[in-house]
Amino acid sequence: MAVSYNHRAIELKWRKNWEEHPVNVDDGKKPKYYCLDMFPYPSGSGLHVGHWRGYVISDVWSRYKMMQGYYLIHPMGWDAFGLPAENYAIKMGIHPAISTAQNVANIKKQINDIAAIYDWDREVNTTDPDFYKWTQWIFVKMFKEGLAYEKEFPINWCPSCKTGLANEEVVNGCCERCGASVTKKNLRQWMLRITKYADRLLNDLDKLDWPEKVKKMQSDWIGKSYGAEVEFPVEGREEKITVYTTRPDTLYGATFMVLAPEHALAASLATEETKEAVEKYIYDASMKSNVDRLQDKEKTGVFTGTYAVNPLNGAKVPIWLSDYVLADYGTGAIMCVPAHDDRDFEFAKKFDIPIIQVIAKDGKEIENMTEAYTDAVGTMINSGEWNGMESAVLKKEAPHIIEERGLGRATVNYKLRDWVFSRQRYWGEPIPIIHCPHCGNVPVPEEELPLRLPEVESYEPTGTGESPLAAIDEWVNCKCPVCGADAKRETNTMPQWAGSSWYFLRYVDNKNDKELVSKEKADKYLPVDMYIGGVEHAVLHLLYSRFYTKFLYDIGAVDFDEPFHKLFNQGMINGKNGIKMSKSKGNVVSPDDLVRDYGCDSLRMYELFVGPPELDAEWDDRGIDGVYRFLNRFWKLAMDSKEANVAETKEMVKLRHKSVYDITQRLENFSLNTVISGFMEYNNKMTDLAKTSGGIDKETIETFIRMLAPFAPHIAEELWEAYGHTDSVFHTSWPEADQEAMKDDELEIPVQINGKTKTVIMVPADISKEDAIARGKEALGNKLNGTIVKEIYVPKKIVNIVQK
RNA sequence: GCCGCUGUGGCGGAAUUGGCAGACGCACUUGACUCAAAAUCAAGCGGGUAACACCGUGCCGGUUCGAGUCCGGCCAGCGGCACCA
Repeated sequence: MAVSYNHRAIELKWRKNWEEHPVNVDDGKKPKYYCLDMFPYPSGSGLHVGHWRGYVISDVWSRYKMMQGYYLIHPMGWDAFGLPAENYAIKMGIHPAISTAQNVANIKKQINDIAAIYDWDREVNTTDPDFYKWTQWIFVKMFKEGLAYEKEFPINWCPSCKTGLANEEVVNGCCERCGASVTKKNLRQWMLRITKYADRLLNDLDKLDWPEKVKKMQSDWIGKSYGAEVEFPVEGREEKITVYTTRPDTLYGATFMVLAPEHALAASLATEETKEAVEKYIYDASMKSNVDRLQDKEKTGVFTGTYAVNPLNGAKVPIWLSDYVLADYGTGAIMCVPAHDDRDFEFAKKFDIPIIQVIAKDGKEIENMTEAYTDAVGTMINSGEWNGMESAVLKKEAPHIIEERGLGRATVNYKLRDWVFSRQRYWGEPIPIIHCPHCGNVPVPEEELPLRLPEVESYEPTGTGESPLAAIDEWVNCKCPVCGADAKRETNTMPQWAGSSWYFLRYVDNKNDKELVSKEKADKYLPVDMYIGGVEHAVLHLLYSRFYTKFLYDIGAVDFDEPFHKLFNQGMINGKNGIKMSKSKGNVVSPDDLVRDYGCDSLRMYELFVGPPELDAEWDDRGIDGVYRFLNRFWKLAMDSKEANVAETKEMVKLRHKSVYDITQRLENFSLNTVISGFMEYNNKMTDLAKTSGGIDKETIETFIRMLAPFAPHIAEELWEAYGHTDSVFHTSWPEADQEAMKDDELEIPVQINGKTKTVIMVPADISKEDAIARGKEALGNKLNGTIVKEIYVPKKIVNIVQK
């Protein structure tokens, strides 16, 4: 392809220039704008065009904000703990710190090709002891506040990664990282009490300018429900079984009860006759993996032989065990109302248990019920003193009625569980806790942090639930900081999410060795105004970060309790036919060749032009020719116009203001693909004007250059300089449109008959309704051949004549 | 199963929120320049017709002077949750 502007020379020149004369400077007077990218894991395979997209979006937005007069916080760093580096270490024997440093250097080079204005003085790396000192510090604070605690229970265990996992890391019963089927393993774990923040995490979603989709995912994940715990006495025994229900209104319809096989009372409820079957069922359930349990569509269960008593009406209800009841939600036991719950209905049908309808559907009782009636809509029937009430009303009142009568209590439940926080792997932050035989768990004193990750001979996970750190005696054995007795260090490490839960705070004060972040800098630069990244972290990183920020707020470390004011999720870029880019598929498109052949400016613009930024897009190399041609055409127009040096005309002024108005609006709407098409459109219009006038006036071209600058910074600087400016184009402001100047005197109006366009007319912008209709009718001429029923004129939009 | 999003030319996608459907670009066709090609420039490019008419935004129906846009009912694709009582 012939080159009419030399992108290589221009881009080199300006890259060097910006290094010597940074364009984003804090003069202490400008307001700040913090635009954050989700920081990458420095993988060995480098960046592809999909990674570019997010960084281009954030850079364009940042530069736009800079031109609006903000001082930018636009940092970049590395989320460098994690399994790939560790697995590489196991295979090659190279310390993760070394391979990670190499990858960082590599990716940094690639990121520099984007020409984003990252402030590398702010760079952070989660594996840097000066950084993870504060990751550990936060943990110690949480421990002191009772938010970090130890617990032994069956956790999610990935047999392939040989480590425990958080709930959020289990996807369809499989490990989020490697896809292996997750099993249960009884392990002593460090937990974070995120559930204590459930309500705040839920309620504060309202404060956030985030995509509704992400807010919904978080609120579903937190899963708050209102209901009641009801106590069912066990017939012939002292014990009572407490169930949790969201539908206490249907209590009269409870015809059986089901306990999770793991329920504490499960085995003891068996009778002589059922003992064998019950024990077998409990054993079988314990052997099932998550995946098995999910895949068993058919309900299974066993009758214990024992009955409970419905506390409301004294009815005898058989107690069953079944694995469709989860041990760790609610009370691990439920009352079953087959008439009004799908699962209970299925179970009752299979085991031939009576079904009693207590809510009338369409005012009557259903004969031969074939499916449960699950809506809380209708009048209560078969429900003693509740008969005749509306179920929707009763649903809300029943918990309080039950509480008043001493049968149970109104209660809320959450799906959110506490966060399993320890990993049995090497490459993570050591958990700064010392186990003392006398004092119990003692945190490493804050002044001794960071607790450095020691060198180790084998990175291989042991698979027993012990971290490789456990093998280093000289590290494990230590003295209790409280009593001085021989003690042992905690050998588990933190999950990768630990560092990423707060890294954005550190950017603004990354060299502070006294505080996580100084009050002064936090006040000045935080929180994040715009956060840009993929949607895959909706319930992981984004939930954890909110939790951490709220905790830091509570202990006074920061004075805001939400980290990210606005969130934007960019779509993925896929290969041909929407197939995800991956090394194994061989469809990865590297930005490097495209930068070489077309230049950074063209690639930046094409990354945006490829489609709406929030949607996934299919990459097609050929499309980049379009933006490349556009840049060349504009280059030529600008250079020719400079030569021609024509005076501005009314048309040019109008076009200038229209383009500013239009492009600014599209940009504000984050419709970046249409910003690019807008540039092309207005360039075409200017070219048309230039055909008659010989060029375009200086101010219009310069306005266009200023708007182009955030998108194609190099060519913009070069043209800006060519137009005689000695200062950077980024030190000018984003242009503003004068609405008066862009008004048209005459408008083209479509003229319709019965809503179908027949012709168009040119009319004065301020034409009266009567005149517009008269002009329209005149233009239609003999096409008007019926009886006119109605005449419509929508100012500046349309003339429509309705005829029969 | 439940919740959410999406469906427009050969392709990527526009449409100021109810007002000329297909902007902008890719691909393609033709022409100019060239010995030739590339690049560039000019013209064309939903179906249909000689030209009009007419038909066209996943499908069926509705509201409206007017529907890609609103309402009701389907279908397909993608994403989230997945026995949470």
